[in-house]
Parts: sequence; structure tokens; C-alpha cells
Amino acid sequence: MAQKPGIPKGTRDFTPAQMIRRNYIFDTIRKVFKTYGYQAIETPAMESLHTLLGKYGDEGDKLIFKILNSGDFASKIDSSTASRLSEGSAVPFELSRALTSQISEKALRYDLTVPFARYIVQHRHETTFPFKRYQIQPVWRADRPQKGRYREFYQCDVDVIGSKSLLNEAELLHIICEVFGRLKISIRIKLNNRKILAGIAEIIGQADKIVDITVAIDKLDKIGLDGVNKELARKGLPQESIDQLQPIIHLSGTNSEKLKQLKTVLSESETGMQGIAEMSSVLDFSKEMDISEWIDLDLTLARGLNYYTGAIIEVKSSDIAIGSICGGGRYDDLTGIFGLPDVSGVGVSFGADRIYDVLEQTELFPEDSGSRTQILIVNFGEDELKACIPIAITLRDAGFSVELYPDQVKMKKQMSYANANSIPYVILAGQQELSENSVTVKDMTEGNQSSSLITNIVDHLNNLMND
RNA sequence: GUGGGUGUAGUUCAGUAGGUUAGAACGUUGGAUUGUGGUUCCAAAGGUCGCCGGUUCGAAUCCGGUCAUCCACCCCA
Repeated sequence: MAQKPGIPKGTRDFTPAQMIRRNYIFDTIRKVFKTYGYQAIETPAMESLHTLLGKYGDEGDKLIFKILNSGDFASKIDSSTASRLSEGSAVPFELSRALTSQISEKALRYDLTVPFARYIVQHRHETTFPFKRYQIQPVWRADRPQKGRYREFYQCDVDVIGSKSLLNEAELLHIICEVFGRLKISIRIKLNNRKILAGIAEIIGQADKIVDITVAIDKLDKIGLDGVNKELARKGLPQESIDQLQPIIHLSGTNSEKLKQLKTVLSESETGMQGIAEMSSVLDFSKEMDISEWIDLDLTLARGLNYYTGAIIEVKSSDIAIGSICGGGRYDDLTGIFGLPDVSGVGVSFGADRIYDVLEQTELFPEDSGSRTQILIVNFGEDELKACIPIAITLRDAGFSVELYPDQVKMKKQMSYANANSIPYVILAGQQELSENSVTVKDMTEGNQSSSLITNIVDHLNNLMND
């Protein structure tokens, strides 16, 4: 019995029409990356499970797709785990964890940053620092799919590793502006700094609650000021600290005004002041790059706190609500866990699939990137087909993209094929034409036809296409 | 992991006081036009109404379960 075809939830097929559009995005991003001197690398779709585990927090670990070991994996389960399983009691989380490590040793990559860190450590002796790399590959997350969220999606990462200069941060912001400028997507860039957040937590005497504080503040737009304060209280912050936070939550004005206010608030925190210095420096560079008008200093931005140590960057479409379409930041010691300490890196990741959704909803995809077949040669039968093969070769050598219709079927069918595939020119070479060493060229857009000697076919088509 | 919406032709969807043979549009195929597409006209093919069970003389329709999918939360690109 035929089974119904289907693909796993959160995954998608891409049609030729969609691929044209996807490649437009990838090509645009890749071109920009290259003009700033970044080099491409790729890493495997799967990594050792232990490479990935523990890098994204507990939540992240749950979202990693594990790959079942091949062969008789069940025989390798140790006896104590096996007996606990056979007891049949409700499987506690801890047991699942013990079991996972025994039946799975590989997993699909969850992002491109951790594999990159692993790559750097393994290839450190053949890498010249600072190393500027880009990487455009799919990643997988066992998330529940929803709008703008897929289980398989492409990230386009650019990172500089082995340089502490804040010029890198600014350059990434410049790249962001350039990419979205070329794609004609209007954006706002949110910029924050982990050290400023740490300074704030320190000043109000809650240094260990930095994550709770920022996560709560991050929800300001969603749940409002009261909601934020309630959540802060629920996380165990004393009222006094919450009161101290209010001016910071209410921070307003231009970026430099915000910085000025922060300087007063954070003057007692060394870390905080360092964050402010970093932020000012990045903003100064971005002025020189003439991109500062797109950047908002935003203390409510609280992403990736598990490993970011300096700048935190997030980009949102100003037209479509779809979450962030690009994000990243500075991580001072990402390679440390793999045994290479003190290598600082900064990078951002473009979410190609969300960018696709934004371009589609705002109808900003260009008409056609012209990557289709330009000429179809009609099949009139075996003799004519053989005579057409050299014509096709000549045209392809001249740079045209040419198809010979493979089957000898009714012309109506062949013309429909040209039409359905938006092929602009059709060459008709039947017995009539061939006996005169000529072909008929039909312009599918205009509907008119012209005749050309076979020896002159390249010039003839060049003339037609250049009109 | 938590909560909600939706499952009918390849696609988008109609279809209730439960009642013969479940419809439309688009797409596909054939014909009008045996060497001419895109427009037009005609015709055809295409459905176990997600799946399993229940109520009923009778279920696409009501009920329960299940699966799938979408949306929201958590988190994230």
C-alpha cells in the first residue's frame, strides 16, 4: 500500500521559484561578507553530542536533535539503567538523560557558533588570527514550530575571532546595514552590552540575578512596566532593588543621552563603566561609518546571556513582526571549554528563513533574477533533433542557457512548456527551416517570429535580447 | 513542556434543524487549433470528507479518542 508522503514537522521543501528567491538572499549576504574580507568555511551537519551539550543552557540541551546510534544500540545500555527502565515506572528526567548518553553520541548542530569554536580549537595551528570567517549552513532545533520558527533553518554567520578591537563590532553593524540596505529591508538595530547589564545588577546589589533581571526587563514591550516589576519581585528581588531599577528601565533619549545618564548611575561599578566605554567606542565608529541612525542603545535586549560577554546585537524588521532576523554579540572565551582560553570573538548571525518571510510579506523580492532557461528548441522528431544539437551547443558556447525538448510531442505541449517556465525564446527548426539552413525564432513575450540562418543564430538572438 | 484554532479534490476553500449521487475556483489532462504558448470556449479525470471508535434507521455534519497542522506562551534566527 502506498504510504502518504510527508516531511517532518517544521521542515520544508523548496520549489524552484522559492530557490531563486532563497539564493537571492544567500547571494546578497555572501557578496557583502566577501567585500569585508570574510572567508567561507563549512562544518558537518552532525557533531559529537558532548560538543553540543551544555553550551546552550538546559533549555538548549532539550532542543538538540540527538541521533540514535547505529546497530544494536540497546545492547550497550548499562545494567542499572536497563533495570530502572524495566521497572516501568514513570521515566524521570534524570533517567532520560542517562539513557540518552548511552544510545546517542551524535547530534545535529544547533547553531554555527559552537561548531565554529570547535573548529578553531582543532585548526588553531593552521589559522592566522584575527580570523574572519563566514558560514552559511542549516541548523536544527527540536522546537515546536510556529510563525517564523522552523525546525530546520539556515543561519548565515559572520565572526571575527582572535581580535578584541571594537572596530569589529562596528564593522558587523556596518555589514548588517549593508546587507539589509541591499535587500531593501528597513530595520532597527538594538545594541546592548553585557557589562552594562552586569554593572546595573552590581549597583543594585543583585549581581547574581543579572539574567533574571534582564530577562524580565526584556519583556517590557510585552507585559508593561507593572508586569516587569511583578516578575522581578517573583524572582526574589527586594523592593529596594526594584525601585533602584526604575530610572534604568525608563532610560530614554538619544543614544548619547542614554549613555550620559548611565554614566551617572554606574559610576561606582568598574564593570559597568567598562561596558559604557565599549558602547561609546562602538557608537563612535558607527558614526564614522554613517550608520548610527539605525542603531538604538537598548538595555532591554537580553539574548544569549549564556556566552556573550560584551556587545549584544539584535536586528528587527521595522515593518514585519517576526522576531529578530539577525543577532549576535561578543564572546570572550567561547573556545575555553574546548581547551583554548582567552580567544575573543564577535559575530552575528542572519536568519535567512525569516528574512525570506519579511521579503515576501513586504513584496520586496526582485522580479526575476534571470537564472532561467532563455531558449527552448522544439523537438520535431529524431532527424530534426539531431540537426538541432549543434545549434544548442553553439548557443550554449555563446553563453545562452538552452534546452532541447526531449520528447517528440505536440507542439502545443512544447510551447506550453516554454510558457510555463517563462522561457522567452523558442527556436523552431522543422523540415522547412532546415532545408533552408535556417530556424524560426519565436519571441514568447511579444508573440512575433523571425527567421535566422543557422550560421547567424548567435548574433540574431543577441540582437533580439538586447532590444 | 503549557494553552487554543483547524483538518473536505493536486491547491485554496464552500457544504448544519444529521437525509439520495459531497460542490466551486484555480491547477492538471483532452478537444476547438494533426507546425504555435500565454486570452477564450467545451469536456474529462481527480475524494476511504485526517484516522479509530461511539450515538443514530441514517454522520463530512453530533460525541469521545488519536494523529497531523497552524497560532500563542517559554525560548529563539
